Amino acid sequence: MPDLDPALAYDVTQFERPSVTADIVIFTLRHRTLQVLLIQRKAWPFEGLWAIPGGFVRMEETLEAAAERELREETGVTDAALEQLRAYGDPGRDPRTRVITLAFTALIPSDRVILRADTDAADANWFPIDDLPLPLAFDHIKILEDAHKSLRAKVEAGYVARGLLPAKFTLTQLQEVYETLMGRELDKRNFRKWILSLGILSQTTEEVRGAHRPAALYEFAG
Amino acid sequence: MPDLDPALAYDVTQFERPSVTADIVIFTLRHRTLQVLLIQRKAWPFEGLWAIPGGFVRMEETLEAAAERELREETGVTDAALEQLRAYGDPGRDPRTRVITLAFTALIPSDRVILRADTDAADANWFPIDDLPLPLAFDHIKILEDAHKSLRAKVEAGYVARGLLPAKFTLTQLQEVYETLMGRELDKRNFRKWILSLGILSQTTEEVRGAHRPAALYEFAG
DNA sequence: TAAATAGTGTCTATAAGACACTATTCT
DNA sequence: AGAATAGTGTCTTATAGACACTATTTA
Repeated sequence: MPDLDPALAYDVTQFERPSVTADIVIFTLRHRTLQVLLIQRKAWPFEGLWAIPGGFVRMEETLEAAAERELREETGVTDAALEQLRAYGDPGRDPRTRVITLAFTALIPSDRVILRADTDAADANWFPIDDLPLPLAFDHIKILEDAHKSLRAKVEAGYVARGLLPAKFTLTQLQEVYETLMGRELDKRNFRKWILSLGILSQTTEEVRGAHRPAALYEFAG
Repeated sequence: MPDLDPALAYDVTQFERPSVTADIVIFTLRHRTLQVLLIQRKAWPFEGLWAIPGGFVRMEETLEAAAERELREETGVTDAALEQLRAYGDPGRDPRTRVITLAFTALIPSDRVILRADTDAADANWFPIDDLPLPLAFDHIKILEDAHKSLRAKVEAGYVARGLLPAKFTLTQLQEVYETLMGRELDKRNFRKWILSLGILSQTTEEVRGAHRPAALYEFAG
C-alpha cells in the first residue's frame, strides 16, 4: 500500500486519524551548562508537570514550519537551525487520544531568548539536561534522552554547534562550548589545531579587549 | 504548548487531523547491486507509477508495528531490523488530503523475500537504487535519496549490515556486501584486519566447500 | 598440474593526543 | 611587577591504506 490504499480511492475519511504535533527540544548553554527549555503544564493530563514545548501541526503548514512557529511562540527566536529527531507515537502515550509527535531539536544562544509563558503554560524555564524536574509529562524524558544522545554523537563526530555562538567569538569561547557539549576538558593546543584545520573559521580583524591580553575574534566562513 | 494545547482541554476533535502513514524503504542486495522494493500503483493519484510500499498507521498499533506489518504484507519478512528515517509531510505531497508519512528503512536478504503483489498494487518488484523507474509517485524519490544517503553514511561510519547476510557467511561474502554498499572495491587484507578487529564476528567450525579451497564460515557474535 | 579461491604481514602516511612555556595587556 | 588570559610546537601512538605472495582444494 503506497501512502493511502489505492483500493479505497481517496475516501480517507473512513479511517480514524491520529493527532499530530511537533515538539521541539530547545538546547542552549547557560552558565557553562547544557540546558533545555521546558514549559509547565496548566491542565490535564500531567497538570503541573514540565514538558517539552510543542503543538499541533496545522493542515496548511509544513512540519518544519510548525516547529519554527512553536519555537517562535515560546522563545521569540526566528532563524534557528531546526533538525528532525524522530517520531514518537506509541498508543497511550497521551491519555486523551492517539497523538503522534514529531520531535525536533534546535540549538540557540540563550541571550537571544525572551521566555514567554504563554496562555497554555503556567511557566517556562531552562533546566540543565542533567538536572530535570522529574517526572516529565508524557514520554518526554525519552525524547530528551534521545535528543541528548543525538547531540553528543554529532559533536563527537565533529559537528560544529554554530547555533550556540554569537556571530563573532574567540577561540576560547568556542572551546568552552565544545567542552560543555562533550562533558570533558580539551587541550587548548590540540583544540585550536583541530578547529583551524577544518577550514570553517575565518579570523576577523577585530579583537576583544578584556581585562588582559586581547583575543582575536573569529567567525564562521561561508 | 505541550503535545496538545491544554487550554483546549482534551477536545481534540476540533482540529482537523492529517492522515498518517508508514512508508518503508526495503533494501536488499541482488546481483551485487543495492536494490529497493517498489510497488506499482493501481489507482489515482499517480496511477501506474512506482512507489515505496506503505500504509496507514492504525489507531491501536505503534509506529514500528505499522512498519513491520507493511513489510510483512509486502514481502513475508517478519523479523527485519527497522529504523526510522524521518517524517515527510509537506502539504500537497498527496493530492487527496494532508498525509504525513513516517519513513522507515529495512535491510533484508533477498532470498528471504516472497514478493506479493497484493490487492493494492498492480505489481511489486526490485529496482537498483541507481536505476529507478522514474518518475516515482508522491515525493518518494526524495525519500529514497535520503534513505540511500543515510545508509551510505552509516556504512562509512562502520555500521555492519547484518540484515543483508544469511546467518553464516564467508568473509569474502561479507566483503562483497560492503563493497556494494560503499560503491568501491576494498583491499582484502585490510578489510579482514578491520572487520576482525571489531570483535563482532566469531568463526564457526564449519566451512563451505565450493569449487576450490574451502572458506571458513563466520557468524555474528552475541 | 592447472585453475580458482582462501588466507596472511609489513611498511608508510596521517590523525589524535599528551605535554609546558612565552606573549601581551591591564592594573 | 604581578595577575590574567592569549597564543604557540613537538613527540608519541594509533589507525588506515598501499601493496603480493602462499595455501588448499577440485577437476
